[in-house]
Amino acid sequence: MATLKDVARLAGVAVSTASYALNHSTKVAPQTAKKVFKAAKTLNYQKNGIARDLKRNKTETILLILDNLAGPFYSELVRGVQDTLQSLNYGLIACSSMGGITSTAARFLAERRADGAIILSFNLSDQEIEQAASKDFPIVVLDRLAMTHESIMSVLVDNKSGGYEAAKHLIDLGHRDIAYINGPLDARDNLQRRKGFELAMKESDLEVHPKWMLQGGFTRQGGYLATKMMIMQGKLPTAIFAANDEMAIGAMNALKEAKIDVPEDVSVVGFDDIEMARYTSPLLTTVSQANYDIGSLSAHLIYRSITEEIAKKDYIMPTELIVRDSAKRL
Amino acid sequence: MATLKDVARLAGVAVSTASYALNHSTKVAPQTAKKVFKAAKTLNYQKNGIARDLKRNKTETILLILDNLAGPFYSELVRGVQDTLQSLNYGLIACSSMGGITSTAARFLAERRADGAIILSFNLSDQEIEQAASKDFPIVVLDRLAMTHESIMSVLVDNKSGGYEAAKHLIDLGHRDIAYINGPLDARDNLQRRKGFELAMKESDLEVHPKWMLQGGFTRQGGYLATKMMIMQGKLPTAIFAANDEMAIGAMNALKEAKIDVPEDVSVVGFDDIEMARYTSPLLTTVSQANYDIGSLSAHLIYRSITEEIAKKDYIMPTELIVRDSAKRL
DNA sequence: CTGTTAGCGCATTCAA
DNA sequence: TTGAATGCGCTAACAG
Repeated sequence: MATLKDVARLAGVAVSTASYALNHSTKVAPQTAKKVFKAAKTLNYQKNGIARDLKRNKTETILLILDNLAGPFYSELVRGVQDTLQSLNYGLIACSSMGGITSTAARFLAERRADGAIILSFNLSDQEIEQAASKDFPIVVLDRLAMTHESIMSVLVDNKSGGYEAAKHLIDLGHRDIAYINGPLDARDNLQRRKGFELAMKESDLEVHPKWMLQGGFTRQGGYLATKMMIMQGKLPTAIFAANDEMAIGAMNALKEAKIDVPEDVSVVGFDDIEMARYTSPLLTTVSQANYDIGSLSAHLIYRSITEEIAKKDYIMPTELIVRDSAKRL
Repeated sequence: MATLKDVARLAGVAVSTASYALNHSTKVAPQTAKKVFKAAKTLNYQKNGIARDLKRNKTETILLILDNLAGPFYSELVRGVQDTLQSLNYGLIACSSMGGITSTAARFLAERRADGAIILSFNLSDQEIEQAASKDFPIVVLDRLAMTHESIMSVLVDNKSGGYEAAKHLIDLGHRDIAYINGPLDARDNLQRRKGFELAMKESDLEVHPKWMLQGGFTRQGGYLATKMMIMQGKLPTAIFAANDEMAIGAMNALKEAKIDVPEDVSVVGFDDIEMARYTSPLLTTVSQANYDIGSLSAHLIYRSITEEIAKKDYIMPTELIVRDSAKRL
């Protein structure tokens, strides 16, 4: 690998001059610059980014930490981060926190191989995150309880209000018997959504029947099985609220298989507004969380924290009920 | 940020001693080591990974380049890479090549911010890739024509043979009228799969009817529409071979909607063996490409290229027909 | 076992 | 406008 020194030597100039030239500094004479560029080309010179980073003490790239690079994750969110950083001329690298302390994420975090991080991961402890954060290494955590650290900002979705809206919608449509399909019971988003659901029910003096409080683990298969089980047990609710769209789709499949029409016989509402929700039949009524915006906001927050002094602030993003065809008036 | 020097000073030892201690070198006395660790702890010292990389001239991380971090990509493949590198104690970072020359991928490639790369991306030119490759920066390209460069290895799927097997399966089941749903016409994998399909047809002296040569763009929606159109035109084939599972699922949906039973009335075969293929009803017969293995192999290849001298070699991975329930004897 | 020292490749200050 | 020299933070060879 040719280094700057080699280029300088071949061009017959000093290293500094070569550096200036290659960085398009105006203070080097066009003549000289040309010589340098020619030398660089013949040597096939590529600047060593690592050395540059060390010297400049910044990398101009942001780290995105996910539980698992192999998904599933919210692709819209990643897209928001990606687009935004690109427009800001910052790089984005993603890595997984799988493997805990030995994971690439932990390493990159501890060793500061980026200028900041966006964390959408649950297998990293608050402590590890706090350890890494500092004024010149800001962190944005997503879907995680806010932290008090000065350099850690949090943006999360108003899951509770989303759950509330979805339930309210069903209640307003005249439904009284509503089943809820849970995601993993230790998932914060599931719990929050359920809280919203329960609040709406309570406000209307409606009971949540224990046998209609199902488990679906956030997977399509889980929603399918939970619904199937409910069907086999006989008495059905008039509506099902699944804590995410995948489970809602599973539920619809189970219903369809049992010749139970959606929404004629049973209404179904999901949560997330995944792409697929626009392709199911009937089209899925669901709650949308502006994931793209969340990603974009996070990227902006990180960027601003790096480039200017901004006051720490946490954000709660609103949700929106998307009324389609899978829930109808009773 | 405290540096090694600070730690050394506080501990009252030389920088080198501090370095040795923190790297668990055996040649430092337990006493001294303890002092160093204490100093490090009180200063909240974190080693600067960039400085370390520069000095050691290696990063122990591999770069995975994707067209778009926000998917879609083969998650099994990524999982294979991820697991393998983790077991080899190498880090993995992923980045996108979107944005061409200004993309993070291009930057990281040119500036050698990793020890090697696995490229699963089509918006990077052969030239850019060749530019970056070298003996100490090996590259594995996936699903891309092999390149002659000494340090670029290629692993690709035997799409043609997979297409052949799928078609052969349908023919062996007695089907004569078989439709083919294409992916994007400029996608190499689609073309190869089609070639295999056409070969099988030809071998059995069967015609590929032009009106049964459909376009589905590799999306579920595309498969759905193509099939819908075919249904509306009247005469149906007895079998449909979709160039990927997404389209096959779309096709099954269209068929189902039109009350055409799969596989009673029409057989359907897909390609990829995505997870969903195990949840459709009927279960989807398809062609599996061992994506996990491909990822794992790629990671091993990169690793070995870095750690030992290995001869360049290109790999073609076999496919396997997975017979499930969506295709039956005519 | 510990300390001194010399770079890794680059950006940048200071002097010419 | 150019060059010489310094140092980013770390590792490792070498000397003691």
